[in-house]
Amino acid sequence: MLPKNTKTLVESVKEKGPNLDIYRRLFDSILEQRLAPNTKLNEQDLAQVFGVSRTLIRQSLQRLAAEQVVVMHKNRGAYVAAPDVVLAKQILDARELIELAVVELACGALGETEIEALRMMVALEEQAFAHGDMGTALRRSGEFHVRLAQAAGNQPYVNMLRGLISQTSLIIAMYGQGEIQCARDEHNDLIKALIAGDKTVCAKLMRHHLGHLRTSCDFNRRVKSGSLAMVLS
Amino acid sequence: MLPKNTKTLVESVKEKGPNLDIYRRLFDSILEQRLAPNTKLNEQDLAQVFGVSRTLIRQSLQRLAAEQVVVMHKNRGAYVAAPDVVLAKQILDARELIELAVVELACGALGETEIEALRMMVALEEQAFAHGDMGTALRRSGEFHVRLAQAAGNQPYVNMLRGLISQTSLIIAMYGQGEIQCARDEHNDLIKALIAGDKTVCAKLMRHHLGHLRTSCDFNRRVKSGSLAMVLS
DNA sequence: TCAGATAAAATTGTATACAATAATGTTTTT
DNA sequence: AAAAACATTATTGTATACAATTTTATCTGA
Repeated sequence: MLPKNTKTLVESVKEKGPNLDIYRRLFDSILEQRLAPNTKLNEQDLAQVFGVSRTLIRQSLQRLAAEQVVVMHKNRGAYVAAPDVVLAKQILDARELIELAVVELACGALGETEIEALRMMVALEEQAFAHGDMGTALRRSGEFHVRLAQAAGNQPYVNMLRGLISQTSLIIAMYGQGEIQCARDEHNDLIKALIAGDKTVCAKLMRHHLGHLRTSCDFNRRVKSGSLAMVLS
Repeated sequence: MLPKNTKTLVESVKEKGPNLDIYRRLFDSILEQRLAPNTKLNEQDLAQVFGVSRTLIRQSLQRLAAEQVVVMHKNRGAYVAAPDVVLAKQILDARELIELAVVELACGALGETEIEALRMMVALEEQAFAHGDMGTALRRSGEFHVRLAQAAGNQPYVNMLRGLISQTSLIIAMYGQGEIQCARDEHNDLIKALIAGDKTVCAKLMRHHLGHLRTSCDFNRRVKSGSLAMVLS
């Protein structure tokens, strides 16, 4: 028997307001880990949930597939991506490369507006955490990093990082162990350092921050929910 | 009157064999500069050219849009992307970041198979150049870099670089001046250095190589064909 | 009972039809 | 003749219909 997820596909996706567009809701559902890796994304079901035709569902799935958040098997449908150990490490390496470049650019170069926006992101993240909504907290943690890349002012960095962060959520879902959220104060520390403007310190903080991510993963552990689905299918 | 391209949409896309899939043929057409920046990509026309329904055309256009090779304006259709000066510089910066990481990984770590593949790519590029087919030469030059990233063994690097290289083709189409192809021997030099295994030398060569790209562009020059189309529309 | 073959159902892939919006052309008015 | 208003056409956005493929269920024969 294939492992089933704690929530049904419908439950996982429906919990948000109806006004966000379909891509975004699917994207967020995955980032918030309401849709586990390897979950099959049935087009008809999703169409019914969102109250639209399969056309729009397919568009969203294809976009998610382009971002490596979803994988599409020809004639066999779309599944939430499930990066293996090798890929997971490559993703974290790539993230470090981009994020170090981001802090290099942003260090000492943040305007008041950007600083305020970053602080707001942290506040929202902590709020979600306080409410026990770990999924939202995780997603907002990612959004902080994206916001930082935007502040750095290099659009390709933003685009690339967005994809890498999405995949990081999948990695955490698959290999994550302890509470990643213990590292949430590090975002505030990072902001302080960026304002102070010492590039060496900023780089060190970012490396340290991402290092926590790595150490919070157990790549030896057999992948959890849904992994068999892929092996058996 | 809007500027028109030297070739019609049909001519630009039809010149290749019929067996490649639609996305690939559009992608290559843009990379080979048969489709200039700002060219409108009419869905019905493309559907007729490729002998398929608009459904498949739209899929390809949306994928290209996700890669920033095409931009889609709501209710107004798809256009070949035309990065402005600011974005162009950001793209080249991002490329340097990724490609330096790639050579760092690949330096001294290339297997015989990969070396042979890289040499083959250079040979194909030179062949196209010798035949005066600059479009194909330019595309293959890009493929060399992608191949190198593959050899480095980090999949996210490959994905990110693929997008950046595509956009580089657009940048060259818009701002390119002299013969970029004079730098084609540098690919062979790079291979030699990668085999030799000196990371400092490899990094310097790559920086130099990408530097040529920058200097071959005149970012002050008013953007050429098709730029008015965007301003006026 | 179980393996294999066959039939039914479900799912994805593609084309077509219709709706909504934008672009174009024509008429009307001043 | 110029500008505005309207009608027409073309183009994109979405839903539906059909085809191809896979998955599941049923049947058959050792």
